[in-house]
Amino acid sequence: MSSTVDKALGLLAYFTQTHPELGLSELARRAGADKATVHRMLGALCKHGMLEQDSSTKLYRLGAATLRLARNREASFPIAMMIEGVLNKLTAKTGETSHASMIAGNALATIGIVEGTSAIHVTLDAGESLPFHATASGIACLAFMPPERVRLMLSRKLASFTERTETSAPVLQQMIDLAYVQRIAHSDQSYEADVYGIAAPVFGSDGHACGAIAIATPAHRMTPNLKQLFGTVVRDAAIEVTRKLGAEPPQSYLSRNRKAAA
Amino acid sequence: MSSTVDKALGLLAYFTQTHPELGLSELARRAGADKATVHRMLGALCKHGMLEQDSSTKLYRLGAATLRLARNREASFPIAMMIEGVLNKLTAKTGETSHASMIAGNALATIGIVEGTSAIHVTLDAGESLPFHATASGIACLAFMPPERVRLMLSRKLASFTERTETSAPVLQQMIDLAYVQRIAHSDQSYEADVYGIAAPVFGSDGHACGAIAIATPAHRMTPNLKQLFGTVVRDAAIEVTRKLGAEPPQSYLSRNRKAAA
DNA sequence: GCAGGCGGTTCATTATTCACACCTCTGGTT
DNA sequence: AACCAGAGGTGTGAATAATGAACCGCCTGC
Repeated sequence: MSSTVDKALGLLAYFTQTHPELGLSELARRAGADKATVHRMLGALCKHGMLEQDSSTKLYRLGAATLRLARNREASFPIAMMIEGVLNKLTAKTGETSHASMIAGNALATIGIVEGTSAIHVTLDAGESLPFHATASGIACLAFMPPERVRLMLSRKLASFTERTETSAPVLQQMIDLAYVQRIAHSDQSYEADVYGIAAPVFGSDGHACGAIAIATPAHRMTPNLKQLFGTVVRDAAIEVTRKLGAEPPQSYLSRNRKAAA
Repeated sequence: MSSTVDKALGLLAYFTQTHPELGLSELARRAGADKATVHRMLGALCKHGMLEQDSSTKLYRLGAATLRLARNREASFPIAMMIEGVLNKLTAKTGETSHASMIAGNALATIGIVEGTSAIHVTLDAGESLPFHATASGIACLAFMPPERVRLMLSRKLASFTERTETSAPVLQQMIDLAYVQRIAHSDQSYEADVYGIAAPVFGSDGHACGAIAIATPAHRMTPNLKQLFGTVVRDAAIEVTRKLGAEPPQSYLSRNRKAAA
């Protein structure tokens, strides 16, 4: 069920923007594992530069190898930089924070954020791992992923983040079905309070979702009109990204799109 | 000696710019491990998004989590972007390819490259993991690292990359000592043929080297004058980076520096 | 000086990984 | 068409590596 490698990699998820440095005991506590175990894992992670240890405070933080790997990936499959441009346009159009993420295992990895220009706008954690079931981006992806993967995702224990987080698999399936029809997913404060999300899927060359483009707005600001408008803008941005990746949205997606002109 | 986590992370090193996608069998062959073992490790790596698998070719490549982790690290400890500026200046001054790397476990992680402007200049692999003993950057780091770590490094089996790679620990120790005195390390085609490297250490807040700035030039172009000139320029760039990181080169380094003025 | 936190280590128990075999599928050759 | 070679992936006893409680030395704040 959970290999050692699995647990070790899981440790990396605890290093967030808000907690960039962690100690051995704290990490062990969070991971629910023994100190000795965690210590050995941390040793391995440090050895490969995924983490590094401050020699004075003894705290661990993400290491230089993470930069190397990202550079490496960008060199072979440039995405982040291209995305940046699309997000900039998106934020310019809407004034709201825009945001791109890609499927990374069993979660979404944020790969780009452009902060909104309004005086009040959503601020997102740069390197957070987002849950599928509680975010608009996640639902948008699930709506265009192979059904068996969706079933697998929904069969897990679904964490609750706010009072409004939906954790019932059947209800989520309905939301996914709706997102499939609308080609847009919405989330109303299901991950963070006061944040409303609107997301559209980005497709890979296999015709399935490989990520999502999203707009995050203060929930109180949303109106039906805005939802409609932002939905269209986000959808267009996602289609643009898909094409720039060298892929093409599936017919079932495009045929319903009245603005299909290149 | 080598934990499972260790081996699994080692797999990531095989994904280079020249080989961005690898299959199961090939990875198993390179890692010298069994297919079943590698398959399980790949599964774990995929689960966390460190790798992803092309659904049609079944090949593996670096995943989106690498981007997330790098973003995360940059958000907490911004280095890459600052480095970029310094490297640009360095290349503008010299016309040659400049390059920054950080200690990442038992190797150096490339975190920045700016290609030279000369018609003929060195081109480096973006995300390669560099060996300490065969690169100028590595020697520069070793010269200002805790002696016991140096001993540990040199006690390993040292790979040979070109006919001129030095693999004898005592000789390397001499080169390290020389680099300590000169505050600059040179490498003459010890890692790649026809490439001459000049590197200076970047210091962390603990007073030890945490990385290096380097210039890579075509070997045939080097002259004693250029070596002298480039050495000074690289050293100044490295000191600048050290200070921008909020650290300070140790007295033993600066006191020998005639251009110590801020 | 003592209690409680920390990072780190040790060692017998135990669960995991390992290596080899095998299966299926694809793609090229005869 | 038959065939073979290599691909990715999956089971199974034997061996190895992970585990976790106790423990150590260190530091900070009572």
